[in-house]
Amino acid sequence: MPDKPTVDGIEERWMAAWEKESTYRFDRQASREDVYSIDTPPPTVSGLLHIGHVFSFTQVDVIARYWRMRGKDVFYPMGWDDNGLPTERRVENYFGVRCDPSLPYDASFVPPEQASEKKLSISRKNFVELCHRLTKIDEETFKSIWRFVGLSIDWSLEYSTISPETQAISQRGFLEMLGRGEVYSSVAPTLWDVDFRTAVSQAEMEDRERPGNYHRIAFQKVDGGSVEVETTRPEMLASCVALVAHPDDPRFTSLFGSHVLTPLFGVPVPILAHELADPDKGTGVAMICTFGDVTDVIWWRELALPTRALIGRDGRFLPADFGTDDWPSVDVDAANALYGQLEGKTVNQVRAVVVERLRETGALIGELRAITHPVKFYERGERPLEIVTSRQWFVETLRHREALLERGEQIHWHPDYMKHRYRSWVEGLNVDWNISRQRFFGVPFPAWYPLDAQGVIDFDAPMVPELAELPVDPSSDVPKGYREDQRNQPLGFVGDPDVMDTWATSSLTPQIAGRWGSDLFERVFPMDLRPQAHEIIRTWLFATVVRSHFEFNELPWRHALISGWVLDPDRKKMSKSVGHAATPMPILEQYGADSARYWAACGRPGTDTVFDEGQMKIGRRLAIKVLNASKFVLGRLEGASAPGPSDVGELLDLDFLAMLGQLISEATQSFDNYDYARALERIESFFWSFCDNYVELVKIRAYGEADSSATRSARATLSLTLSVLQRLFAPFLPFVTEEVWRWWHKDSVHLTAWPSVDELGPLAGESKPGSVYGPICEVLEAIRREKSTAKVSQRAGVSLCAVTGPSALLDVVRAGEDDLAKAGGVAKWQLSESSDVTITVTLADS
RNA sequence: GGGCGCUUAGCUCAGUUGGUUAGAGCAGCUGAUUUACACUCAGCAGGUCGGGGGUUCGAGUCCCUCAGCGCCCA
Repeated sequence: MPDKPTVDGIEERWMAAWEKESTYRFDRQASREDVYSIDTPPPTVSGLLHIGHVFSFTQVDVIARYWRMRGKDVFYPMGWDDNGLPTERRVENYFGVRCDPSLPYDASFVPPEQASEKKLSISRKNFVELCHRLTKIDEETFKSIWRFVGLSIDWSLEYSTISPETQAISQRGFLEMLGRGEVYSSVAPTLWDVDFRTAVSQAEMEDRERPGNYHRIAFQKVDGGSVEVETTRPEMLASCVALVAHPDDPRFTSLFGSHVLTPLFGVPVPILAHELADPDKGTGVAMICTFGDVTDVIWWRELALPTRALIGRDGRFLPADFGTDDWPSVDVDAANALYGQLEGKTVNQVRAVVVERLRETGALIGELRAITHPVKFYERGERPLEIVTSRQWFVETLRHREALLERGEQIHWHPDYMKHRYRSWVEGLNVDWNISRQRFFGVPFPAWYPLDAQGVIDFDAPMVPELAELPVDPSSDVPKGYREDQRNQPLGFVGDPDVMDTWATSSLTPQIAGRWGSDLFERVFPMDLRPQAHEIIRTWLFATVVRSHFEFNELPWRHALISGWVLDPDRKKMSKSVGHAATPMPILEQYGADSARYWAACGRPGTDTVFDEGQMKIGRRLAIKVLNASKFVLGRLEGASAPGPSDVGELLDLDFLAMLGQLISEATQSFDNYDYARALERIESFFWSFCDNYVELVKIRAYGEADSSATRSARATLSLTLSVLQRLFAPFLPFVTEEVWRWWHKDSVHLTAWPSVDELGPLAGESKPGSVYGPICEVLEAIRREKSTAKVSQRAGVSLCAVTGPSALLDVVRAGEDDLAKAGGVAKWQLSESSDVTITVTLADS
C-alpha cells in the first residue's frame, strides 16, 4: 500500500495487468445458462469516437461487470462497423479519391500524400484496398480508447463487418432467406439518392421541412371545361398518368372515370378516386406521376396505372418518345418538341422550362403559392430523394407486420416506453426492406444470373454458391459450371453488381459475434442484452429482430437497453459538426477514466444527459476518496488478527452492517432492473456517510487494544464494509477499486463475487436498519453544528451534551456514548427521559 | 396531424405502490486546519415541484386541461 496513493497513471497499470491476466476472457466451454451475452453495438469506424460513445459504452460495461461478479460468464465482444457508405465517404475525403468501377486494377497504385480537391479516379479494387487500410488504422485508435476507458471486453472476440468471416455469415444469412422465400428481387420504384446514385431504404429516409410552391395548373377535359390541380412538382407533368380525388369529395364524384389532357404534352389521363387523396390539399384533386413521391407509388400500384418514369439514376430526365404505345399524345409533335428540350436536364432545370411554357400557354393559373412542406431526404443526402425504377433485392417485412409487432412486445425494454418507437415504426412500414445498394465497399450479393443467346439477363434464375464456398465475390468468382471467359457473354453469366445495405449485415451481429455455425453460437444465443441508442431502433434493432425471427423463430435477445444522447450545455445533441467530435482522450486523461465513467453511469437509460465536466470532477473526487478511505481503514486493520462477522457485537456496528445489507439488496435489485444509475447513487451516498460518520465514530475504538471485543467489533465492521463497498463500486470505478482491492487481495476484484447479505453474518434483524446509527449521527451532527456556529475547531471539547427523549432513544445514545465522546470530544453526558427530543451541546471553555 | 418523453433550488439531477417539515451534488456564503484525504472537513442559506382545474383525510407523485422544450412516426 503506497504512502501517498494517487489515481494518476492508474489506467495504464491496470489495463496492462488485466491483459496479462486475461481477466475478461470468455470461457468457451460455458453453457448457455451460465452465460450473460451482450450484442455490443459495433461503432461506425468512419468518424471519430466521441464522448457520446464513452457515455453509452460505459453504461454497458458497468452491466457487464456486474454480471461477471454475479458469477456469469460474460460474453462481451467488440465489433467494428466498417463497411458501407460512411467508410466510402471517409476514404474519398481522406485520400482524395473516387471509385470508378470501369477502371482496371493498378497493383502499383499509391495514394497521394496530400488529398487534393480534385478527386482521383481509381478502380474498385484499389478503392476497396484503401477502405481496408483506413479502417484498420481507425480501429486501432478506437481500441486503445476502449482499453483506456476500461471496457471489460474479451478482445479475442473482436469482429468487423467487412471481414471475410462476416461476409460469409452475411451471405449465408441472405441465402437462407432466399431459400425460404423471404427475400426477392424485383424491378420496382425505389427511393433513390441521385448524388450517391444508390437506392436507399425507408429506414434511411427522413422528412425535412423545405420551402416549395404550389403551381395551379389547368387540365382541359376531353368533353370541354377544365380541372385545376395544385402541385409542387410541375416538372413531373410529362410523367402524369392520372388525376385523383377522394371518392367522397362531392366536387369530383361526377368526374370520376372521365378524361383530361395534360397541358403541353396532350396526354389523355383519367380522373380516378382514391382515399389517400386529401380534399383539403390544393384543389382537392392531385396529379399522379411516375413518380413524384411515395404516394404516387401507392396510387400507381393500387390503381394499376401505366409507368411513364422519366427520372434517371443521375437525377436527369431520360429520353421519351411521345406517340408510341406507352406515351400517347393528341399532339405528338408538340410533345416531342418540348420534351426534346427537357431530356438530359436536371429536375430544377426542367421545372423552369415547364413553368415558363405553362405560363405562356395560360395553363398556369394565378401566382405561385409559397408553402413549407416535408420533403423526403436520404439521411446522409443533400438533395431530395427521387423515385427511380430499378432492380433491387427486398426482404419481406410488410407481410410479417403482426408477428414483428408481437416480437416487439416480447422484448424487455429499458426504459419501457422505448417500445413505442419500435411499434410506431413497424406500424408505419409501407415498403419491404430494400437491401441492395449500388455502391462498392460492402458485402456483395452471392448471386449470378445466366445470359441468354441474345445477352439478356434472366434475373428470375439466380445462381448461388454452396454455403461452404462463402464468402464469394460474384464480380471475380465464377458460378459452378461456368468459366471466367463467359462473364458478360451471351449464354454466359453476369455477377450481381450490388452490395448489401449495411444493416443487412449488422442485423446479424448476434450471429457474427457468436460465430454462427460454431459451437460458440449455442452458448451465447439468444443473447441477454442489446444495448443501443434510440435513433437506430428502426434500423439496427428492427432489422435484427426481423432476421432472428426469420432464421430462428425467436427474439435475438431478451433485453434492449436504450441509451440517451449526450447533449451540449445548450441542450443540443452533441454532434461532429460543432467540434465536440474530437477524440475523448483529452477528457479521459484530464479527469481519469473512472471519473468519466462515473459521469456516464449517472446517466439513466434512455435519458439524454448534458456533457458535464462538473460531474466528472465529482467522479474524480469519489475515486480519490475511495483510495484514501481504503488506505485509512486498511491501516487500522494492520497487525490485527483477521476479524470476521462473528466479532461484530456492538449495537452501532450491528446496525451499520444491517444498513450495509440493505444497501446490497437495493443495489442488486437496481442492477437486476438495469437501473445502474440508481445503484450508483445509493452506493455513493452510503460510502460518504461511512467515511464522514461511521469511520469518524469508530476510528479511535478501532485503534484500541486488539483483543478488546469492542475493538474487534469495529475492525470487523470496517473490514466487512470496506470489502463490500469496494466490490459495489467495482463495476463503476474499475481502476481505483482494483487498485485498493489488490492492497489486501491477490486476485482481481472484477472476478470476485458480488457482495451478498449472507456474508455479513447473522444480523440484528429485530429493529429497523439505521435505528441506532441514525440517532447517533444526529447527536454527532448537533455537536458539529454547535462547533461550526461557534466558529471553533471540530476538535474543540464539549463540556456537556444533554439529550432528552423517549427511553428507547436514550438507550441508543447510551450505546453510542463512548464512540460519540471520542469523535466529538464530549466530557459529560446528561440523558433524561422526555417526550420531546432535544440535544443541547455546551462547549468547553477554550 | 398521431405518439412518446421532459418541465422540482442559480446549475445538473434524485424523489419507488399517494403518507412526517420536498432531497443530493455543484456553485454561493460562513468557518475549521500539522490531517486517511485541501483532490479535505463542518455548518448555513436557497424551492408556491411549468400554469390552471379535479380526485383524496392527504398530491411533486393519480386524472383532466393549457403552455414550453426535445424526440419518434406520418
